[in-house]
Amino acid sequence: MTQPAPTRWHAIADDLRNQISVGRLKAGDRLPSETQLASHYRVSTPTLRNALALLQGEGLVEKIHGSGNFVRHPLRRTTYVGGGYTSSAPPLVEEDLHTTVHASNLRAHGHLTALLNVSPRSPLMEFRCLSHQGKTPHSLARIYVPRDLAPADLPEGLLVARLPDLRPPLALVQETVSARLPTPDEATTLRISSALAILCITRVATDTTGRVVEAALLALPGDRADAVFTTHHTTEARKAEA
Amino acid sequence: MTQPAPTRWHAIADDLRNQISVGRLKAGDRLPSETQLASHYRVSTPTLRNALALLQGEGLVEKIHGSGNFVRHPLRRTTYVGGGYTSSAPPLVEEDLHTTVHASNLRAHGHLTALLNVSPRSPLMEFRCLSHQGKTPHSLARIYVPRDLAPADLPEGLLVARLPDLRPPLALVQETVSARLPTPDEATTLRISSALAILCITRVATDTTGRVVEAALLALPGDRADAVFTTHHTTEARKAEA
DNA sequence: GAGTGGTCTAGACCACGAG
DNA sequence: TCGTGGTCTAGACCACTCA
Repeated sequence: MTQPAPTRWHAIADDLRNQISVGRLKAGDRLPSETQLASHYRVSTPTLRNALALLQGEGLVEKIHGSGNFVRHPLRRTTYVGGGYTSSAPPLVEEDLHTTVHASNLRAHGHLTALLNVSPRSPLMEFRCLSHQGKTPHSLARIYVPRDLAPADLPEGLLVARLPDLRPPLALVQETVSARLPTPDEATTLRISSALAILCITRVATDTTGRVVEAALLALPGDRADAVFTTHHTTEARKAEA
Repeated sequence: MTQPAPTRWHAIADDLRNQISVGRLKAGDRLPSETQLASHYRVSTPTLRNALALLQGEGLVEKIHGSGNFVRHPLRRTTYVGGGYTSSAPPLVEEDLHTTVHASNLRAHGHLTALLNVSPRSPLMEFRCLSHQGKTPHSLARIYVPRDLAPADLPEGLLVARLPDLRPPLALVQETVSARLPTPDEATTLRISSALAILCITRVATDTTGRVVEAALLALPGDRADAVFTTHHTTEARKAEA
């Protein structure tokens, strides 16, 4: 499909990738140190690091500073289902994905005021949700809700739980999807290379009165997540578009 | 928002970015050569190239081998509107974005058979659509249609036109969105750095009989395109999900 | 403190683009 | 041909992890 890549490090990456797929390097294994690998392949360290960077970008290798390069446990691809979600279903339909939610109060500023259509400095509640698959971080969501719509009894701080069912009846969900590289702090909290593309979903949910009840910023690493949007076209809907 | 980045090349990138936004470097300008810039900032060439790589990833700079680094003309962000489209509207709602369509015949293989739900080697028509904004390539779409659904009079070869209205009544449009880095040939045809994330949309459209009438693979560079999906939640729809 | 990755250097050599 | 970017080297120095 793609023509043969001519660079040294592509060849090295191919070799390592092959060793992983064949099983000579198993999930969880530590690779030899970069200096060892470099001398083994007769290249300099920067060249070897390029090869590793490629594998990182593919999600096959996880680099841990001071400790080594490790073969990643294969990550199941999870699918984010668009179109909002009903009361009990979490945004990511995944069973063994447990989520750590950190709730905190803040005031609207900058981008958020426009998203939520509120005035600056109006009180909000932020839910910072980091979901894990096993021990490795999987995805990051930041959900903002006007304070008066958040459950009053919810304490600030860390809660290990599913996001509570705080969904009022929704009328309209608009999701803006874009692809970009992670910000430095996303890269570190998700423990991904900064060269891995992430799928960035901004979801704005509006209730029947037209009020924005939620804005969510989701960061889904591209090597482990897709999003699916399904649209049913009825004849009435087609007419309405015209 | 993001804490100050400590590396040398981040600082250099910040400086250059600033010069661009301030207007000291204007769109179309050629930057000084990498060696000149390197000596100006008192860093080595690889370090400087990191800085440029970052700007490339942001779509601010275009590198042309053998000729130099250029400040990109600012690209308007275009939005892909999800949910399929009605007869006359192109997938990208953009006026001055003109599209070159290359039609060709081929037979289903691999991935495509599953997407279109057809048997292997069944005849298909491929529309390879490359849209340009001015002189620079903007996005790439590959659309596959079962041969018998394509207009019979359509010749193979290059057509500079909008995609013809060949939409049968659609019942269901499913769009799978993912983020990844471009394949080498995507990077070259779109003239983007291979470090720029692209938004990859796989759209499968089904007609009222359940037959797949179209599969489209869209590659939208992350620095210039978003996708928007809107879902109207009626009470019936919510009931249906349960 | 030993070993790991992270960053950076100074310079070599090759490949491409334009005159 | 000349100037440009593309790749690579050999090695220095710093920062982090873990025993």
